[in-house]
Amino acid sequence: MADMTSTADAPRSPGRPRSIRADEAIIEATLDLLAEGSTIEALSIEAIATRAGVGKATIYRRWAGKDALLLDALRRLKGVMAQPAGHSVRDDLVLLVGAIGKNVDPRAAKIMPCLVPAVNRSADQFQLYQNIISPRRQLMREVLRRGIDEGMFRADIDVEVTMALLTGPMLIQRVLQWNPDLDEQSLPERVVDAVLEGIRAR
Amino acid sequence: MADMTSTADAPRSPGRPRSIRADEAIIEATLDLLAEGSTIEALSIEAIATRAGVGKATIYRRWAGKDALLLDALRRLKGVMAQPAGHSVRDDLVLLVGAIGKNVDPRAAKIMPCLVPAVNRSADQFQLYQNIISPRRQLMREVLRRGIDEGMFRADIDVEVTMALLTGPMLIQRVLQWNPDLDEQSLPERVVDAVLEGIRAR
DNA sequence: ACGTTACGAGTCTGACCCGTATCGTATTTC
DNA sequence: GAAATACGATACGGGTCAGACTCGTAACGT
Repeated sequence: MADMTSTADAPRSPGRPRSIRADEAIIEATLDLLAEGSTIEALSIEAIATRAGVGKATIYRRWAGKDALLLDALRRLKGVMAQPAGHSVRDDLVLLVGAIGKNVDPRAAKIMPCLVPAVNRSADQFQLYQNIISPRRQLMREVLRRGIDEGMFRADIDVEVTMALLTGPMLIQRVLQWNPDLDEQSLPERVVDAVLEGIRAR
Repeated sequence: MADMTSTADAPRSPGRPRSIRADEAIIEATLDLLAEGSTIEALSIEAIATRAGVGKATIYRRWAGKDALLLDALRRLKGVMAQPAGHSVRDDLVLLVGAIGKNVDPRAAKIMPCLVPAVNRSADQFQLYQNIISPRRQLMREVLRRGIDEGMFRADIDVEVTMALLTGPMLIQRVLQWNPDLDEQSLPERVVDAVLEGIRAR
């Protein structure tokens, strides 16, 4: 599904071609409505069509249903990954940690919490979620390994637990607003340094 | 609302008293349906009434609507807080961290993800959420302060950031299944020790 | 006994939505 | 120009649900 605009050796079917503007408008309307606070299942095809200035049939001509449309819309949302500079391991970690839950599209921040229930309900959506975050995890894993190789980190640390340690605080703060009094702006740096140094008196 | 069973100097109104069993059945049915995978807005009063073996009017007689009912039901769910023993600071932390996202009611684990979107949408629900977690945060705060007083932790650590460090990894793992390969059972201990020691080579 | 209130079950109206079909119109290829 | 396909708009049948209401019945006080 959603293999539209397969530009490969177009046999140029007759008739009026599909409007690219309609495609865009539908996706944008979907993301806008989600970002405005609609939950996934409160989101209706009719509302999307109205918002996009499009007939319902135009949507059903492109997608099989709400799920397929959402899948496409969210794919379009995920944005670009942060690219660590590679000079200082600590600075790279701060960059990666700061990028957690921060997408180029400002609507992403509003939409992410809505996906949490869906992720735990359907195996498909869980897989989609894992596909999005696992390359980011891989990136952080490589930076941590580099830190070990450079002798900055102890060789016996558990890399996976360390990643959870770096990621968890940012996620609960950005997605759940876990502690409203915590300053989000300086958090990445403070998290990284705390994980680096530990809290035990020496 | 929901000030039922105000046992204070009961003027004993005439007529048949409200059935306590109906109260229980309605709350239980609500929690059961949520735990079985129904999302909050897919949850209908009709379904709750049927499941509870109760007429719809019996529900509307007690609550103004779905929101009020949900608020009561979730309050009933929150369960008891873990009580640290107070001997070893490290063991207390492991206990508290292990208790994160782990309620006495097994339904809680299934229900929690569903609340994430709601929490960020309504100020009321956000307040309810904060009311539930803030005493637990306070408990952890006190243990950390005790660790500082005992000289186990450095005096200059940021207690709030440290709490986020301890809480975040458990929450993203238990609620989001952030990394399916991470062993959840041993995680509390490993998180606490990692935060204690840090990862920097010494 | 009698009034009062709650009970489970059911009905009814008005929303809202899905997914399909059908308008008349617009845009493309042959 | 003709055939084909898309377009926005709208109507349709089928479905779910909220809330208010109505039954006959059950449980309580006086």
